[in-house]
Amino acid sequence: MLSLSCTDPWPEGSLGLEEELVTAAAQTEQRDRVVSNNNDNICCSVVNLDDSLTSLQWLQEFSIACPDMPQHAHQQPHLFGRQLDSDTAASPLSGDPTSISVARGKPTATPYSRMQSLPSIVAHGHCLDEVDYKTNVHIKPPYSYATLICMAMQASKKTKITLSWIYKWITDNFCYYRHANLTWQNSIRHSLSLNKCFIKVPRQKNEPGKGGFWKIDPKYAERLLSGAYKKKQVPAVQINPALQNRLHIQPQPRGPCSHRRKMGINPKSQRLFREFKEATGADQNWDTHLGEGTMLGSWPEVRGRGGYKREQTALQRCSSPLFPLDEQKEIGPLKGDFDWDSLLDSVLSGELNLEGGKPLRPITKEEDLTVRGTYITPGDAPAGTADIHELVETQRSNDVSDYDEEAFLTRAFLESPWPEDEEKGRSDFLSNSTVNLDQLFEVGEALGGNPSLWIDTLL
DNA sequence: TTATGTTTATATTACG
DNA sequence: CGTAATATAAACATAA
Repeated sequence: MLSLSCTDPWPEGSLGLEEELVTAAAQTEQRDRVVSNNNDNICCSVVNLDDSLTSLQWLQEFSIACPDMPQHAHQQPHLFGRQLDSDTAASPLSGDPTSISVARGKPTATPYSRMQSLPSIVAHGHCLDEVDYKTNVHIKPPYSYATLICMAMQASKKTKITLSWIYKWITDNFCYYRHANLTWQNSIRHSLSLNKCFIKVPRQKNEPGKGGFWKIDPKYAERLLSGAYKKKQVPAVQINPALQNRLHIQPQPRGPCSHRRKMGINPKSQRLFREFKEATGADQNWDTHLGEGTMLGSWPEVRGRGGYKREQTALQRCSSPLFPLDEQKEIGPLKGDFDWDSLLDSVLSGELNLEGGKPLRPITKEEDLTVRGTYITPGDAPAGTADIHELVETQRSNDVSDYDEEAFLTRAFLESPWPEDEEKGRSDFLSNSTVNLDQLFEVGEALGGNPSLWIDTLL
């Protein structure tokens, strides 16, 4: 059966910054723009906290992006603002165990710590967690720019890095940004300047190179200790505009009505989920890792500013986690024999192993759930399957038929890894298929939100 | 000229 | 509705 590990090291092996930069410069036009600076000195200083103006939510979110980091920074305060003695900038590519969490070698949101505290719904959500942001060109990583900067800094193993290094790290680790237009770099610069978490360290007069260095204000880590910060919000699904034409996807306008068409969670589902959480006491054991990696995979979190971001993250977990990379290549997107229901069943039944060989635990009798008055009886074979089905039925019985299966489908379509050497083939397939998301939605709505019917109809 | 950095403006989304 | 956080765009300045 399928088995996915979230702890695999980066397969590319370790690359020094210089090597990385040379390689990167040869790979993409955008990387050609990256200016290397291999002589960045290391320094570390502590600055006073100023909590005005700018957000620090990314700090807490960073713990999501980097599950290896502690939930409570006070337990390992060195993780922020620590003095690092490595002269070799480390990215996740270098397999640094303290850097970004990886799944099959890519940065993903892979928190699993509390999975067992929640039943099959958790498993369902969890399995959808791992979007291969390293190779997926289409889906914008669910990390704020500040988070990305922070990740780059963390990965660099230095206390100060250059802007170009940040560019480099992001493009190396998030394929989306290799293909996106360069406005994101403007946003990065904007974030660095505006966000008080980032401190500019001027270059020494005798130091060659352009621009200064940037470091994290360690004082903001202290804010993290207090748990004062919530998660950020990002748009639900952001498809790489540079590739939308190839996908025959209408760009999502950033206008007053753009939110209406997003593949997010509709208010009904949000309300249902809120009630579900209340019914199950899911909040009692809540933490950011759980929220990112498990329950929210299929059930939208709606509390806090993180809700929106979590929606996106959740919805980015649809297809790629379900198959090893090689299988994904074989299967390809939306092949005719793709069986969504069986796939879902596999996940729900615990056959799909997602946690380093640790199979998903089926629901036990002791974990019966009552949701909106519907008693869910777990434990029947196939374990867990009936539970989620019943819950879904419960939803539908409560007029939530527009549950976010549409997002499930659409994202599954979009999220399969898209290595650059495969782009042509996939692009051709997509061009021939001419799958229009709006059309998909229309069909899906007409079919009452049943993904199997959607697929059957489309194929 | 280009990369870098600052600032302003606007839009979106969610929370209280 | 006000506020906060974030994203995006753009104008502008500065340094290499």
